[in-house]
Amino acid sequence: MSPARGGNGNGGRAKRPTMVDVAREAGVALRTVSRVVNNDPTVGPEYVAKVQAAIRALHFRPDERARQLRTGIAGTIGAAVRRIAEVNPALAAIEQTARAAGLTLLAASTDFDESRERDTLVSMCRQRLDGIIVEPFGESHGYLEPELDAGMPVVAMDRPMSALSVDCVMSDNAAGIGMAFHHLHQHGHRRIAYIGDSERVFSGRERAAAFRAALIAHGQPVSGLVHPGDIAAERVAAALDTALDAADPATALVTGNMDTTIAVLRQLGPQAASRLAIVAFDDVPLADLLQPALTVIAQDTTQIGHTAVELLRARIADPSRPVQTVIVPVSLTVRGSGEVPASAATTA
Amino acid sequence: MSPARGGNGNGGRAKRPTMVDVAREAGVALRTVSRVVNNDPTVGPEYVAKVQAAIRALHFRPDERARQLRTGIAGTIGAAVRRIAEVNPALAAIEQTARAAGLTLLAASTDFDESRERDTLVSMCRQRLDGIIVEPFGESHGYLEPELDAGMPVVAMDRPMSALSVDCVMSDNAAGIGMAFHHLHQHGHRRIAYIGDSERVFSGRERAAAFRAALIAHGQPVSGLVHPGDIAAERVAAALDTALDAADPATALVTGNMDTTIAVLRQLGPQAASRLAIVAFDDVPLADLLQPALTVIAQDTTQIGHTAVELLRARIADPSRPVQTVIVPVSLTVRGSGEVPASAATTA
DNA sequence: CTGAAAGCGCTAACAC
DNA sequence: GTGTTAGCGCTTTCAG
Repeated sequence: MSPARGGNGNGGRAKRPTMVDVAREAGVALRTVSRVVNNDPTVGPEYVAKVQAAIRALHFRPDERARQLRTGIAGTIGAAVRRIAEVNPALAAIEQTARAAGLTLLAASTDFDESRERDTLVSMCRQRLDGIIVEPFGESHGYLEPELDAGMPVVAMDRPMSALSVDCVMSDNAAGIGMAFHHLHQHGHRRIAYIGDSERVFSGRERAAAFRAALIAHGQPVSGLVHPGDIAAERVAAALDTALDAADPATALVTGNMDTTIAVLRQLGPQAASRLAIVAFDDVPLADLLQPALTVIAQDTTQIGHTAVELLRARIADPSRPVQTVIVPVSLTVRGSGEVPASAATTA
Repeated sequence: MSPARGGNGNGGRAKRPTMVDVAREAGVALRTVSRVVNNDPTVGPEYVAKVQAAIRALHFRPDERARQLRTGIAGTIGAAVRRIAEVNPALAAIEQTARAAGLTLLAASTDFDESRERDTLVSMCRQRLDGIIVEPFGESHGYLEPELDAGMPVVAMDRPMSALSVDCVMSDNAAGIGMAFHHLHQHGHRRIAYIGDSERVFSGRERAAAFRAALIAHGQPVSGLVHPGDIAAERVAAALDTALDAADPATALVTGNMDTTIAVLRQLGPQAASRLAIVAFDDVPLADLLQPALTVIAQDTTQIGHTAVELLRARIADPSRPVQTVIVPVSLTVRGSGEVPASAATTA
């Protein structure tokens, strides 16, 4: 079409037509244009035609910002997650559910950085989004207090929001860890270790606690078997050594989140299966292609994302409704790594 | 803090303070508040203090929408990619580069759906974003013509934009396929097949063409060895059968994109390495943990994302600059699957 | 069913 | 230095 847009002559941004321009072009009142744009049925068909013709002729596009400023509603919700651009089925579900509800989604990464999280959330508040879904990362969200008081709807995902009473949706961490432990126990393992995320994080805390409880319930000593901590490869490797090099080494392992799982697999190398049985919390991409394929406790991420949006929509609709926490069940996906019998595991 | 936010009594959203309220509270003029909020240095320190006190007292947050409407600049760019919430290092780089430039990123999925792509892009235009980065999916983007004419900056990523002259950044597809072929040829393979994305997609077209060229350059017949098509598992399985069950079966395979690669690996199962050598276009998450680890042609996704933002910023700054296409080099990452010698490959 | 006028919350000319 | 005023592009009372 227009071949040399690069040099369009005027050397700058062309002025965009507004509703006033459309009204003049169509020979109608501004109000009529507004009605046509918003599909108001109370406009005469011939007027509709005239206005639409003018809209097309001028390539008019309504300015969403002005509309939002006037109506006060954004039609957009924010999602502050740890990482966009990473596999995140919950985020995918959020986007899909939001779209189905006619909402635009503004997704941003908090990137495991507390100040980034703060910047992101404050920015979303300044943009007057209709609501925010957040995977909380930091431990102090006091700065959101006035926003909540001002009526900004917020839903926490995966973790509750520190000290703030907001709606929350998360997995049943304790049940998942219990299932993992039980599964390994049923396959004959009596020395089962846990390596997971830091207990400074809520989910890390819940999962480690659940694992300790499982050990105690089965009459096993806790010492040397529970290793929460940061997700750095070195820390995970050290924890693995402790678990496997003990006098009475672990024959099975529960990993507490995806990062830990991947670090463990990298550390164990190709011979993982010959050394111990593994059940991982969180499904991992391509887990079915590993050897052995990875047995996991899978979160119902679709349900989590969907619920997050629905909780948010409910709060937008009724800001005074009681705060609600939804716990989503997890499930065991058997693929091989968790079914290695205790007898097959060799000492290090 | 406030314990029962769920029932805050007024049963609805509290009215937020505006600059007028802050001005009244501080006993200054509206203009002064605006200046303080925008860090204008020409305000007396005592006024600054008074205004900031009022801002804190009222929990005032400026309304970004009004600011945008007035100034005409959004401070936000859009990224319409196939999938947020999937591994996409280019998107991660876009977010990071945008943030470093003080730009907010609005990311949305086009979800392999042409009408969704259109909705997304039109929505971004209506929001008057400062610019848009798009991984084009559909083949007809004529509806963007008026936007471009109106000065909306657009940059295409991974693929050029059908018939529209916009800036573009993409990988050197031909070189990558050439490298893959050459690598396998050097390891003794003389029957090398290609399974890739549909030729309806630009990159699929380029890669298939490059592969045909490589075959011809090495004096091999093209017939039965080049299989572009959709990425469904069945189609890939059929292509694989054709390549491996021929009278003179392929001993090596080049896969054309990540989806094809994963489909092929799933189809081949654990014994992939004993059947043929594989070099994959596009790196795959956990490729290093597969057995054998996957040899890939890796795109410089970080560079692509970074360049996309820089191209966009350059166009925002100077809408009349010449349209530019940047080709980013790819590299070979050797991990094992591509180094299986031809002699080791068995017939099906 | 349509038209004139006010105003969403902010910034940017101007005068003081 | 600070205060007043107009207006970004749209929606929405109110009269006609």
